[in-house]
Amino acid sequence: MSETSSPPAARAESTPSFSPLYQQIKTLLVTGLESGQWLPGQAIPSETELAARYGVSQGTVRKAIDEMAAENLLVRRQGKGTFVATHAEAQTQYRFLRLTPDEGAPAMLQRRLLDCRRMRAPLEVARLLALKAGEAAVQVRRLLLAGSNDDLKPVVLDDLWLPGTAFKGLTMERLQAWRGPLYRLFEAEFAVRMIRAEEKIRAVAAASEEAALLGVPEGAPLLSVERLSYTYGDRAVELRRGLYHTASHHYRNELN
Amino acid sequence: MSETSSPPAARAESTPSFSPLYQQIKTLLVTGLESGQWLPGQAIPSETELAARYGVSQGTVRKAIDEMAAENLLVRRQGKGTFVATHAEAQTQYRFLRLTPDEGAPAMLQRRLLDCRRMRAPLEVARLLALKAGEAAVQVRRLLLAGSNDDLKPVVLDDLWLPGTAFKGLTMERLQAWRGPLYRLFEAEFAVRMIRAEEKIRAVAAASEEAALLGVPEGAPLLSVERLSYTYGDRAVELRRGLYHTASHHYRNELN
DNA sequence: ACGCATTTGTTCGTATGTATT
DNA sequence: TAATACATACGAACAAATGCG
Repeated sequence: MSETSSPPAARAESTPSFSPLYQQIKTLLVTGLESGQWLPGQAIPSETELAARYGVSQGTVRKAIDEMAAENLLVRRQGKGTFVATHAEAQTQYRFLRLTPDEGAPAMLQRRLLDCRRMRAPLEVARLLALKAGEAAVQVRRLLLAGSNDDLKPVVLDDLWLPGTAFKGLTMERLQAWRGPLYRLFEAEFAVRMIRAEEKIRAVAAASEEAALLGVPEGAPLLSVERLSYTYGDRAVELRRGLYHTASHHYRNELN
Repeated sequence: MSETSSPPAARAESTPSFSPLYQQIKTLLVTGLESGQWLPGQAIPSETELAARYGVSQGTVRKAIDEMAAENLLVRRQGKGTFVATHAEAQTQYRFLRLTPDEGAPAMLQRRLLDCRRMRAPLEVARLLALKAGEAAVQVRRLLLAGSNDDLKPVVLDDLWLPGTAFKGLTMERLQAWRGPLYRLFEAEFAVRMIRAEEKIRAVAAASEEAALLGVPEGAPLLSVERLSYTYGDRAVELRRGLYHTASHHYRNELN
């Protein structure tokens, strides 16, 4: 029987409230995370307590938590509890950075801040971050460098744009003082947790300024990685454009 | 089925290290797939039947199948059954191809076969595919083109290497005659199903031959995508190197 | 058009195992 | 050792989707 494009059966779809119980529980839990009821790194109530609180069985709560754990919103630890995922842990240091050295183990990268300024969001940025025309944005530019301490070579040039209102206190000084991943700063100081991202990857030729900063000839091929990061509720809260020098590193991806 | 004196499941005691029942069931199912007991597109037995066959509860079988469905080994369809995943479906046409047009919906790509030859596997290929030195390999070269029928432009230049023994009958003629994705051919005619892949992505400058085939200037930046594809049992069975022209397309990735 | 059997999906309840404190 | 929390396993019942007669 071949598949002819038969029209989808007209379902009695009048009630969108036809959602499984565990999905409803999941929604409740997500809004709890969104509202800051449980903070990153903290434990949420036990399955049995949540079951009692919401008047469902423990297995139903379990299924809701299972899905959230699969989405990296929560982390389960047997015998200890279930915790709100955080960027403040070794395993999740660079959760979104797929750059890997061609040889050897992924090593720590050095950060070098180049710029941080407040400005009106450019049109394209405003569109992607769902900002109103002319609204404030913060732009950050920085380098990531690899190698031993006395032989550092730049591998990534990052440009970030963030919504001005949510990142009010973000200044050059604040960034200079910070030792650690940016997402950890955002989470700890600005209550913005990135949970998901989409990337568009291209090969481009290095412009003169970029080439100088990365130490490559003008026109050299670079990997352009445009990332849009989302927080709870699928709200885009960061636009990042990275230029990767892929001579001795590569972008690693796993397909399933 | 409520037998009063049904024999309790003879559990394999003293397994090297403890493994949950559902994991053992999963192993049994995977080996069933690997051995060709159930073929791509076919339905496996129902949960209740598997539960009876293996002497475990239906919920335990369910958990095993859940994990395999999450790994894209199986596909569940409510009311119909659980099916062995296949590349022969519209949804999974280009399951590993992340190339997306910058504007508009992902469109069908045209295939143009350039070459297919048998040869001794080059050293690097032999290493990655776990072949013995000097063993036979098949190399395929082809173009993927996008655009309307009277205005096709090349966007991908693919070079593939396959183990010679597993792909004995793969010839230029055979490929010419085939209309459809390669992975579907491999699955249907050579009983090799790709279930997972790893990619290393770089930006490179187009060499003269590649530039000519893709219709770009020599030295133009291209995306180099080196893919190693695996079948059941984590055996690498395909090495593919793609050069993507990313002027009006990009490589799309989702990070979780 | 209708109902029935089959299969997966959801929900509940209970008991036991394993890890942590 | 004991208490707590997540992990595994079983059993039962009903809902929803599908296909067939």
